[in-house]
Amino acid sequence: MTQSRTHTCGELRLPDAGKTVTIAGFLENTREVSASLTFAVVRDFYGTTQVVADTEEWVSLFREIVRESTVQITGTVRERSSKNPEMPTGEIEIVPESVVVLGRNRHAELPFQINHSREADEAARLRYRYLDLRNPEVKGNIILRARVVSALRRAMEAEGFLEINTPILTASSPEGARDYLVPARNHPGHFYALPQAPQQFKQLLMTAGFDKYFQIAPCFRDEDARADRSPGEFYQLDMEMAFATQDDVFAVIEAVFPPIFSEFGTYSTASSAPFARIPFAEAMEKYGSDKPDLRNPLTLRDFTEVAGKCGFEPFRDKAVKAVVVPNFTQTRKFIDKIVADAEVQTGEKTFWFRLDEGGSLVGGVSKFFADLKDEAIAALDLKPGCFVGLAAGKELTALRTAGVLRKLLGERLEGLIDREKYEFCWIVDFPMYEIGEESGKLEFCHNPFSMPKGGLETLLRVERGELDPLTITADQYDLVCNGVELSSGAVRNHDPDTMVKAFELVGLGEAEVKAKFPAMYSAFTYGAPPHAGIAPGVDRMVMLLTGEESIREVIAFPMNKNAKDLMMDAPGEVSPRQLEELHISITDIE
RNA sequence: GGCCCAGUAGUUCAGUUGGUUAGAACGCCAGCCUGUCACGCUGGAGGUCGACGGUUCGAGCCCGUUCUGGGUCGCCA
Repeated sequence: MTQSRTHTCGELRLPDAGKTVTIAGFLENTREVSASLTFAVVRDFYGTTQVVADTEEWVSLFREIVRESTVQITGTVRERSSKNPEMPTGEIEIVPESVVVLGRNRHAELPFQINHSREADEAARLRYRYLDLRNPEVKGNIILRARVVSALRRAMEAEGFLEINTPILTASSPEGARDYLVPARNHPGHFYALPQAPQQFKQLLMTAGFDKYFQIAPCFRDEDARADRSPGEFYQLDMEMAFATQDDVFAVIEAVFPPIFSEFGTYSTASSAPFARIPFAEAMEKYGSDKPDLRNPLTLRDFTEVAGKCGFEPFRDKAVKAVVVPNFTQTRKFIDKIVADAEVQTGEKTFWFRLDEGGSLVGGVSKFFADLKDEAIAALDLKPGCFVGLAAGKELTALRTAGVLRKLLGERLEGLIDREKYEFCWIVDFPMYEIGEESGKLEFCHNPFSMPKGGLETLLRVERGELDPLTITADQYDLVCNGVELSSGAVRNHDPDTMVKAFELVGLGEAEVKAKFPAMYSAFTYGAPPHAGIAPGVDRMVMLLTGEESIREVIAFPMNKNAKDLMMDAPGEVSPRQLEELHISITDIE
C-alpha cells in the first residue's frame, strides 16, 4: 500500500460507483445483519462511509475489530440497493478487498459512547478529550472556531492591520488580575509573569510607530472560572490603532463583526453599523446592567417615591426600581423561582406584586400598596394583567438587582425576546473614578490608562475644585452582544503629564506611574501618538456563534473549573532537581 | 474563601415510609437473523451505591465530616 487513502469518508457519491478506492478512519459502528452480511460505518474528519461485508469471511473479520479502531479499507464503490437519504454518502457503499487495522482500540468498553459524549460526565470528557473530540458535534465547535479566527485575521488584514506577536514571558504587572508567575532560573528570586493581556506591548508598538496592530493573543489570569470564563488562559482579538478616536475603533469592529456573525452564527441576523451607543449611566438606569441584552424589550422604572410611602420596611429610605411585564400569565411557582434565582445571583432580596385582570393588586408585597394603588398604577403605567418585579437598596444596587430580574424574566418568558439574532451595542462614557467600597476613597473605576474626556484640562479643573471627579467620564467603552460583554476598550492616555495628574487625583503620582509601568511611561516621554484599541474575547465570541453555554465547548483542550487539566494531569509535581535549579523550596502545604 | 446542586453497573439514570437477592436503557460478551443505517430478536456478564464516621434490629435512603464535579458570589485593571 503506497497511499493510506484515495478518498475521505465524506466525498464518495453515486458517480464514483465502480471505482477502486481506499478510505481510512475510525470504525464507528458495525451492524451484523446475518452470518454473511455486516454493515460497517467508517468515520473520518470529513464524514462517514458504509462498508458492506457480504461473505462469512468478511463478517467474522469485522466481528474481531473493536469499534473506534482506525482501519484502512480498499474496495470497490457500489451503488446501494437500499439508500440512506440522511447520509451524504448514503447512495453508495464500499465492497472491501482489503481491510487493515492501522490502530487497534484495546478498549471494548469506552469511557462514553462517542456519538453521545456530550451527555457524558464532563470530567470523563475532559480526561478523554481526544475521544470526546471524535464526536462530530464536539469537533464541529473547534472547526468553527478555527474558521472564525481565520476570518477575523483576513478581515483585520483587509482593514490594514498587522499581526505582531508579543512576549509570553514578561514582567509581572502590579494592577489587575492575579499573575501566573514563572521562576527565572538564571535570576534567583526573580520571576517572569505570563501576560494578562498584551496591553502594554501594544501601546509600546503604537509608540514605536506601528499604525494598526492586531493579534489573536493568549492572555493569562489566575482567577476563578465561570461558565463563560476559562480559568487560567483565554484568547483575545487584541487590536490598537494610532491617531485614532473612539469612532475609528468602532468603525473597524462594525465593519469586521457583522459579516462574521452572519456567516458563522447560529442566527443569521446581526446588527449592522452603527451599533447602538448607550452611555453607561443610561444603561444602568434603563437596563440595570452595563451589558444589556437589547433583544429584551423590558426596561426599568423608578418606583422610589411611591414605594417609600408604603410602609414596607425594606423600601424605607431606599431607591426602589421596578420591572413591569404586561399580560403576565405565569404561575406563582414561576415567580418564586425568578425571585429565588435573582437572590442567588445578586445577594439581594427581590419583591413583586401583580395587578390582576380585574384591576386588583395581588400577591407578594401588594398589601403594602393597598392605599397607594392609584399612585402605583400611575407611576408604573400599569394595566390589568401586569407583573411588577421590585428591587431596593442604594441607587446602583437597586438598579443592578432589578437588572437581574429583567434579565431572568426576558430569558424565561416565552416570546418576549427575539432570540434569533445578534444585537450589538456599545456602552460608552464609563466613569473615570468611583469611591471605593472598602477604602471610601477616590479610585480608578476601570483602566487607569484611559483618557479622561477633555484630557488634562478636565483633571486641572478638578484640581481647582471646579469639577467633581465622580462626574468625569473616560473615553472607555465596552462591546456587548446579546447581554454578553465581548470586550472593553479605550482611547488611551498617551500623555505623561495627564497620566501623572490622573494618578495624583487618587493620591498617587509620578513615582507610582513610573514604578508600575516603567517602559510605557518612559516611552510616552519620547512622544507618543494618540491611540485607541479594543480586545474582544475570542472564546466568548465563538460561544455566541455556536450558542454554547459552557466556554469549555469551544476550546480544544479546556481545563476544568478548578484550573486543572484532567487529561495532562496539570498542574503536577516536579522533581526536586527542577525545584533546586529554580531556587524554590516548598513549605507550608497543608 | 462563602452559598447552592450532584455523586448508584463502562455510560445515562430510576430506586416509594429506612426492610428480602439494588433495577432500566444504551454499551459490552454469546447466539439467531441476507439490505441494515440508533438494525432487530434471545440470553449473559457487569455494583466498595464517592469515602469515612454515626443513628438503627436493619442505611443507597436519615445525621455529621470529607472528597470529587458543576453552578454562583467574591475575584476577573
